[in-house]
Amino acid sequence: MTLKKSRVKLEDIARKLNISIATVSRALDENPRVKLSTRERVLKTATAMGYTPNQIAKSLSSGKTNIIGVIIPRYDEPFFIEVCRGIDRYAHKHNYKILISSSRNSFEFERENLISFERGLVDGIILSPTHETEMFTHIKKIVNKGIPIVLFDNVREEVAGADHVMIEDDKASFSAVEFLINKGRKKIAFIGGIKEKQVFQDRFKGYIEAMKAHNIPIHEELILHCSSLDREFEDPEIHEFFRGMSIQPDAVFTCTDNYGLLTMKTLLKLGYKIPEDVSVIGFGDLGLGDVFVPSMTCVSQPSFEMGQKITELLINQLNEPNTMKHRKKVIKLKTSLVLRDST
Amino acid sequence: MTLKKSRVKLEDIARKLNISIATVSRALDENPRVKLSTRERVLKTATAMGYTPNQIAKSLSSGKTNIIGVIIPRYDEPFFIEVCRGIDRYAHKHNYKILISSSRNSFEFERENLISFERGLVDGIILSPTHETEMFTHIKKIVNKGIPIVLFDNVREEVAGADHVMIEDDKASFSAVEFLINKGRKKIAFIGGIKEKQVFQDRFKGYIEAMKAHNIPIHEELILHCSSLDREFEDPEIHEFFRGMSIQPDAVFTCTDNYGLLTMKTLLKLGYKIPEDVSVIGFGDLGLGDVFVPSMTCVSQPSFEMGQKITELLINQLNEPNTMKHRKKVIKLKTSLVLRDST
DNA sequence: TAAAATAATACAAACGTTTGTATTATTGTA
DNA sequence: TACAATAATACAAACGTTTGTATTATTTTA
Repeated sequence: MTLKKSRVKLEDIARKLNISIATVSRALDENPRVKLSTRERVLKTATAMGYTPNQIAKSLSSGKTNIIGVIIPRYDEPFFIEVCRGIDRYAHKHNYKILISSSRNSFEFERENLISFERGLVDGIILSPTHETEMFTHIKKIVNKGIPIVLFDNVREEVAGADHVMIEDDKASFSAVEFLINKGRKKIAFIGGIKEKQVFQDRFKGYIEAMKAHNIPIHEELILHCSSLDREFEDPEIHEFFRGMSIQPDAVFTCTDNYGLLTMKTLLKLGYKIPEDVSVIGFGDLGLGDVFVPSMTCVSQPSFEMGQKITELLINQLNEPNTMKHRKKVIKLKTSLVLRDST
Repeated sequence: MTLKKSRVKLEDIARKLNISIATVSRALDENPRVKLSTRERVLKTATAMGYTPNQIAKSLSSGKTNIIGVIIPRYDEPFFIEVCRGIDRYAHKHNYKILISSSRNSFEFERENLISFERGLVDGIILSPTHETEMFTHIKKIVNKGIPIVLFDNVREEVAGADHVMIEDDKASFSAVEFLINKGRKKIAFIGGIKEKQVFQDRFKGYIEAMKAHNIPIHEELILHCSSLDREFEDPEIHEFFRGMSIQPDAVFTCTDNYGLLTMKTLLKLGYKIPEDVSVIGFGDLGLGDVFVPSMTCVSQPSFEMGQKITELLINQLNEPNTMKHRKKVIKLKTSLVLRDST
C-alpha cells in the first residue's frame, strides 16, 4: 500500500510543531524545563505520528546500551540455562537486556566473542570460561580496559582481577560423601568429568578429603574420570568401569546428574539394588533427579540464584564511578543435599 | 595505576598520523582508495594504540545492528532452547548476534518486549507467541512498520502477514496414533496440554482423525487435556486420570515428552507392563526419551532445524530491498517417529 | 514602566562512525 | 615543461539523540 516511510524522529515532531528538537527531546523526557502545555502537545503529536525512540542513537549519545553480554560454553546444559534465567531476571529488573553467545566449548570462539563484546555493544560481560581456556590474557585485556566483567563456574584462582562466582564444589562433595559415610557406606566410588575443568577437580578434592577425614581407604579402582562432556544416554566408559570392578561398591558419588543417572542404569542392569546394595548421589539437581525410578539424591546447586548474584556483582561494577579502583570479589555459593530414593 | 583513558577512536589515530579521519576509516576497511603504505601505517598504529571500533556508532551510521531479537515464552523448555541453538547457529554464520528475551508466558511481557525491539536495537525479530496471545495488533504493527519478523510454534492461522514456521502437528500425531493402531492397539488414550495452545489443538485433531480414519471408537474417558504447562514431576491430574478409568487402555499418546514420562511412571505404579500391556508415545524427543527405563518412543520434532529455517526466512527478509512487498511464507516441518522400548 | 528575575525555548556541539564530493598530489603524455 | 589524467587524501554532512549554554519571552519588583 503506502510506501515504506522512514521512521519518525524528533526532528519530524519538532518541525510539525515548529519548535526545536531539544525541546521535543526534553518534553518526552518530562523535563520540567518545558512548559506543561508544550509537553502535552509534544506527547500527543509523538503518539499521533507513531514516534519510537531510536535506541542506537540514544546509546551513542549516552554511552550506555543497557545490554549485558553473556558467554556460556553451551546452550544445551540445564545448568547454564538456569544461570541465564537468573541473570535475565535480575537484569530485567534493573533495565538491562542480555545478549547470550555460546563459545561452543572452544577457546577460539570464547576469545572471538569477547573481542566482539569489546566493541561497545554491551555495557558489561558475564563469562563462564570453557575448560579449554588456559590463557587468560583475553580476559585480563577486558579487565584492564575497565570493562566490567564477572566470571562464573569454571574459574581458576589464577584469573586475578575479575569478580567471580562459583559453587563451593569441594565442600559440596565433601559433605555428600560424608553423608554416605555416615550412612555406613565405605566402598564409595567416584565418577568425575574431564580433569581439565576446575569444578571437577574441586569435586574430586572434596571426595578425597572426606574419605581421608574418616580414615576410609581410597581405592584407585573405584575412581573414574569420564572423558566425555556430552550428555550421552549410554556411556560405555561407565558401563565398563562397573563391569570390570573387582570390589563391589556400596555407594557412588557422581559429579553430574547425568553421570548419576547413567550410573543408576548401569548398576540396575548389573543386578544391583538401589539403594539397598548401593547408594547413588548426583550433582546439580537440574531436573533429572525426579525423572528416574528410583529418584536420585542430588547435590543441589543454586543455579538460578547464582545467575542473580553474578548480575548483582556486574551491575555494582557498572554503577561504580571508577572501574579501575574496583577490588576483586570472589563469591562461593553454598549447596544443599536433596534427599531422594537413591540413598 | 593509570587513569582510565577513554577508548581510542578514529580521530586519535588520525591525529597521531596527521591524516584525516576518513582516510583512517577507509584504511581499516581495506578500501583501495587509500595507498598501501598508508593503510599499513594506519593498521600498525591502530593496533599499537589498541583501537577497537565502536559498534554503536557503526550501527547508527549504517542503520544496521546485526542483531536479531528473539522472544520465547520461557527459557526452561528444551524445545525453545533447541530452537534458539538453531537460530544462533544460522545467525552466527551470517554475522548476526541474537538477543533473547523471555515473555514468561505472559501476553503483557510479550508486548513489552516487542515494543522494546521496535526501538531499532534489532534488525529483525523472531517470536513464539504465548498461549495467552489472543490479540495480534502488536504483531501487525511490527509488520506494518516494515520490520522483518518470523513467528514460530504457537501460531494461529489468523496472524496474517507474517512468515511463520511450525511443525506438522496434526500429521505428526495422526501418524503416531496410526502407528499404534497398526500395532493392533485400539483403546488409545490421549493426553494433551492446555487447550488454548494451537499446537495442542492440532495434536488433538490428529489423534481424532486417525481414530476416525480407522473406525476406532473414541471414548471421552480416554481423553485428558492437562491444565498444567509446567514440567512437574508428579502430576495428580494424570494419576487421577488413569486411576479413575473404567476402560483399560492399551496405548497412550501424549502431547509432550514430559506427559509421556509421567504417564509411564503412573502406569508402572498401577501395575501395567510397558510395552506389553500398554504402549506409550511421547512428543518432542528432547532428551527425555532415553532417560527412563523402558525408553520412550517419541515423535521427534526437528527443533534445531526449525531454528535454522526460521532464521533463514528472517535473513531473506532482511536482504529484501522492499520489505513491504514481502509475501508471507508458511513453512511446516515434517516430524519422524523414533522407536524405542515403550512401544 | 523600565530593569531585574525567572521561565521557556533555541542553538549547537557532542557521541564515533561512514561516505559522497571536493581538493591536492602524483603520475603520464605530448 | 605544461596539461591532462589519475591517484591519494581531505572536507563535511549524515545517522538520531542528549545536554550545556545562549537567547528570547514572560513575569515580578521597585
